[in-house]
Amino acid sequence: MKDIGQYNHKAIESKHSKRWIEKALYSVEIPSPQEKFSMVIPPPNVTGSLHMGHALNATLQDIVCRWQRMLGKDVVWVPGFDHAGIATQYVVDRKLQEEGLSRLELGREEFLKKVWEWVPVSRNAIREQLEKLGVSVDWKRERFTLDEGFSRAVRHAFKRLYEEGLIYRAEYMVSWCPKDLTALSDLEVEHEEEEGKLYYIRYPLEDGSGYITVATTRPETMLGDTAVAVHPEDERYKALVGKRVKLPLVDWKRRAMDGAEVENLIPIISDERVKPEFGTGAVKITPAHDPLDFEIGKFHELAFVQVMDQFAHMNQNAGKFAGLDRYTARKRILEELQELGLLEKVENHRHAVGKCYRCKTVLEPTVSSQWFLKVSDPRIREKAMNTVEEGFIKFVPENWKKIYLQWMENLRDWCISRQIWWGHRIPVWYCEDCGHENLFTDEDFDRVYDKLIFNLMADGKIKEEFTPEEVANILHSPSFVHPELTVLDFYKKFVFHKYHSTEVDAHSLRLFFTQDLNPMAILTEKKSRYRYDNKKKTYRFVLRCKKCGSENLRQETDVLDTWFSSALWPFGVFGWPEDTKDLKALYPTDLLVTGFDIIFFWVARMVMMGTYFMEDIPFRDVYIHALIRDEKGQKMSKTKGNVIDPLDIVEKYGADALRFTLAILTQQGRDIRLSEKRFEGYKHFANKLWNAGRFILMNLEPDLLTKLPYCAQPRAEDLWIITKLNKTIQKVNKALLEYEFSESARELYEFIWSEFCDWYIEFSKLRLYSKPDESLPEEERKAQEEAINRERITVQATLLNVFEKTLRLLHPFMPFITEELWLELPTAHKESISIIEYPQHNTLEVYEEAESKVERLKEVISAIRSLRSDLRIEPSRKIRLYYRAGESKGLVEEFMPHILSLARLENLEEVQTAPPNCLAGFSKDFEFYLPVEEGVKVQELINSYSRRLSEVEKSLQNLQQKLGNENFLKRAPEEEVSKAKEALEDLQRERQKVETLLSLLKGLV
RNA sequence: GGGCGAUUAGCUCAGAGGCAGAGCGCCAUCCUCACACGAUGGAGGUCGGAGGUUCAAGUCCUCCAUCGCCCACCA
Repeated sequence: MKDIGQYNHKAIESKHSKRWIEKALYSVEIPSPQEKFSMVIPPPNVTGSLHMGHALNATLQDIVCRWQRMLGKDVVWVPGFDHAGIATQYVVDRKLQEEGLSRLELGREEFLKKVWEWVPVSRNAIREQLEKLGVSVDWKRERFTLDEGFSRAVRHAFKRLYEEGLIYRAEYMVSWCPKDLTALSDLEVEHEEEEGKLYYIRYPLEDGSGYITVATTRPETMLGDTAVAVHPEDERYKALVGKRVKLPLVDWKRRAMDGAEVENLIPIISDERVKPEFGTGAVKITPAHDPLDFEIGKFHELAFVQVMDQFAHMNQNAGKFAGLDRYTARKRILEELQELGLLEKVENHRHAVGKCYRCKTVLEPTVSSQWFLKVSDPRIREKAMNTVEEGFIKFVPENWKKIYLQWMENLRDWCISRQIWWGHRIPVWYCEDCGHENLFTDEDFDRVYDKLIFNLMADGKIKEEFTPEEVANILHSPSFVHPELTVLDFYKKFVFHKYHSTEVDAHSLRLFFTQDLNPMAILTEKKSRYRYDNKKKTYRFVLRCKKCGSENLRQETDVLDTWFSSALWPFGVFGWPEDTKDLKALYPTDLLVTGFDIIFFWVARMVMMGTYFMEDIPFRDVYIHALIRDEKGQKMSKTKGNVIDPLDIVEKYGADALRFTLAILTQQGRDIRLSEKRFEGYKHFANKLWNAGRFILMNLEPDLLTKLPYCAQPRAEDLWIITKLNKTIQKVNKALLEYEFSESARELYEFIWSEFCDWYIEFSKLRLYSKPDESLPEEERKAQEEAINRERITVQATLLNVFEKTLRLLHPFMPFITEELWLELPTAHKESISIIEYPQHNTLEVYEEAESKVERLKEVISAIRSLRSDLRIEPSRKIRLYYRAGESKGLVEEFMPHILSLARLENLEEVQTAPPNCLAGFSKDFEFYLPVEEGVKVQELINSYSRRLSEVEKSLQNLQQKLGNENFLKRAPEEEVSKAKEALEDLQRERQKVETLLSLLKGLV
C-alpha cells in the first residue's frame, strides 16, 4: 500500500534519461549477427537544434527499437550527426556577419576554425534533445560525418570510384549559386513557378535583308549569344539557316572560354531540339549560360562566351555592361534595345525559376569545371534499381517504390564538387609540373605512422609543417565525437582496428622521422617521406606526383557534396572500409526511418553506394514518414513563426505525451497537422495511466506475492480483462510489424482508458472494498472474511498482472512513465522495463464466454445509467429499481453487485409484471422500472425514447427493404441473410418495447 | 507537361463491400473514497460531385471539381 502521489513528468523523465545513459542500457558491445536488429539514425545537421520533424523521426525509430529490444533482439541504433556542408557554412557565415566579419576576409583556415567551434554547440544541443526524447541509441557508437574515420572512408570511396572511372572531372553546365558561391547538384535546385516576362528581340540579318526575332526570358544572356537556332523543319526559317545575324548592342570583341576571340556576327543554325511552337520558333543560343544551349553549343561546336562572374555580375565580355548586376544589366539592355527599335514586344510568361534550396537565391546556369559521379552507369544504377524492384528493399508505404524507380530511371550524373570550405576536401593533388591528377589515400602508404600523418594532414588537423610534439599532441587530445577517447584511441576503436596496440608519442614519432630521413636505413619506400627544416625544426610529409615524381603538388580546393558522405553512412559508421566485426554483424541494417523529402538526396544514394561498395543492400525496410505541418496545413518554418519547438512541448507536457501524440498521428501517407492542443490531450492520457497505477499500488497488499497461492478462482470480469488484454497484445504487435504506428497507439489508448480504467478498475473495487457482514455469528463471519480475502488476492493479482503487461506493451511509446510505474511494482525484477520481454499473444488467455458475458453486463449497466441521465438524477443519489428479464435473468443475478455499484442503485428487485406508475428502460430482454417521484423529468425521457423509436424504425425500414429484395436472398451469402433476419427480429422486438414504454410514459404526463 | 496524395461529425482524422467510427470541441448532470488532466449520459453525417459495377458502395471502376505535394533544360 503506497501512494506515489501525482504525476510529475519532469521529475521522472530527467531521472530515467540520465539513468539509462549512465547504465549504458542500450549499448551492445558485441551483437550477435543472428539476433541483431540494427539501425542508423538519419544524422541531424549540426546547424542548430531539432525541430518537430526530427522529434517525429526519432520517436518512430525509438518505438521500433524498444519493441525489437523487448522482443529479445540485440538492438544497435547508431546515433550521429551530419556536418551538412553548405547549410552549416551558411549558418556560421551569418553569425560571423553579425559580428562584422566575413568569411572571405577570414580565409579558409580561420573560417574552418570558427566552424569547428560552432559544431559542438549545435551537436550538444541536439544530443540533449535526443536524450530528453528518451531515444535508446547506443551513444558509444556515436559518429560524425566529418570525424577521423568517416573522412577516411570518404577518401577511400572517392578513390575507388575514381579508379573505376565512375568519377570524372569535366567542364559542364551546372547551377551556380551567386550567394553561396558554389555549384549545386540538380537536386539542390528548387523550381518555383513565377510570373515573368518573355521578351521578343530582333536580331538583324547580316545582309540587311531584315531580322529574325527570338524570344527570351533572360535578355542579359544575349551578350553571350553565339548562335540563333531554329527547327530544321520550320518552313518559316528554312531559307535563313546558314545565314548570319548581327548580335545587337555588342560591338566589342568577346573572349570564349577556350581563349578564342568571338565576333558579333553569329550563325543561324538548325537543331531538332528547338520547339517551333514556342515564341517565334527561333531561339538565341547562349552555350555558357543555359543547359539546353550548352548541349546545342557542344553539338554544333559553337563558342562558349561567359558573360557573368561568380557573383552573377556582368564580366569583361559584357563590354559596357561589365560590372553590373545581372538584373541591372537586364534593365539597361532592354532600354537600349527599345531605343534601337529592336524590342518587338513583351509578353507575360509563367515559368519555373531555379533557386538555391538553401538561400533561395535565383541560380545562374553556368559552365564550370566540376567533379561528377556517373550514377547513371550500370555498375551503380542497375543494382540500386534491381534490389528495390525485386523487393530486397521494401518501401513502406509501398507507393514510394514507384517514385524511387521512376527517379532512378531518369538519373543524370551527379555533380559532387562544391566550392565551399566546410566539408571533405577532394583528395586530389594536381601536379604543377606534368599536370597529372594524383589521388591519395592512406592506402598509398605502408607504415602506420605514415597513414596516421597522412590522415591528419588530409583532414586539416595538422599543418603542412609540424613537429613530433604537435602531432603527438593532436593524437592525444580528446576526440571530437567521443571526448572520453583521444584522437588516437578513436582511430584505434573506429578506424585502424588492426593497429589496436600501436602507441604513439612524440619520442616515437621523432625516432620514426629520423629513421625515415636516414639514407642508410632500409625503407619500405624508395625515397624518404619526410623533410626536415633545420631552421624551424619542423618536419613535413612529402607527397610526390605518381607520374613524374614531382613534389610540386597543389591540392584540389573543392569539397564534396555533403550527400556524398551521407551516402556512406550505413556502413561508414561501422568502420568501413575496414572489415570490422561491427560491419560484419550489423550490415545490412534492418530499417531506415526518414522523411520523403530526402528519398532522392539520401535514400537513393545510400542504396547506390551500399550496393556498390558492400555488394549488399544498406537496409531491408525503408519507412517513409510524413511531414509535420501546422494546424492550417502549412509547413512549419521559422520565418512563418508557426513552429512548435519539441523542447517546449517536452517541458510543458512531457516527452511521453509528445511521443504518444506523434505516434498516434502517424498514419501512412498523410501529413501531420499539429497544434499544441494535441499534446495536451495525450498528456491527459499519461495522467490517466499514472492514476491507474496509483490506484493499483494503493490497493496492493505489501505481501501480495507470498499470498498468491491462496487466491480464489478468477471471476468473469478477470477473465474478460485478460481476454481484452490478450487481443490488444495481438493487435499492437501486428500493427507494429506493419509499421502502423497510429493503429497500435490507438489500440493501447482504447484498451487502457475504455476497458481497463473505465470498467475493470471499477469492477475491482467491489472485491477490494468488500467487508464481512458484522452481524453474522463469529464462525460464519470468519469464513466469510477468509473468502473475501481470497477474492481480494485474486483481484489484486489480476490488476497487477494486467497492468504490468500493459506497461510493457506501452513502453516503446511512453518509455518514461512506464519505466517509473513498472519499477514501483512488486514484480519488478530487473533494473528497467525496457529490457523485459514484450507481451505476446497467448491463445490460452482467451475466454470468449466470459468476454461476451461482461460485454452484455456493460450494456445493462449503460442502459440504467442512460435512464438516470435522461431523468437528470444526480450521480450521488442511489435509486431503487425493479426489473424483469428473460434470457438476461441469469446474468443480472450473477452480476447483481456489479450492477448495483456501477449503476449506483440501492436495490434491484425482480418483479413478474411492470409495477404501476413506473418509468422504465430496457436493454434487450432486460426491462427495469423506476417508481415515479416528484420532479421527475418524464418529458426528457419521452424525447429520448422518441428519438430511439425513429432510429429503430429507420433501420427496420432498411432491413425490410433488404430482406424484401429477392436478389439479396438469392445471391448474398447465407450468413448475411441470416444475420439480417436476426437483426430484423431484434429490431422488431425493440420497436415493440419502445412503443410500450412510450405509451406508458405518455400516460404518466 | 508528367506523376502522386487528399476530400467522412464544428475541428483533426480512422474505416477499404454487409446497420457510419474515434479524439478534441459542444450540451446536460456531478468536486461518488486513482484521476475535474476526472466520471456518466447526450446532440451532431446526403462520406466532395456525377455516372457505373454489385443483391448490397465511404469502401471497387470511370469522369469531373477543389486543395496539396513531387518530378520536368520549352528559351
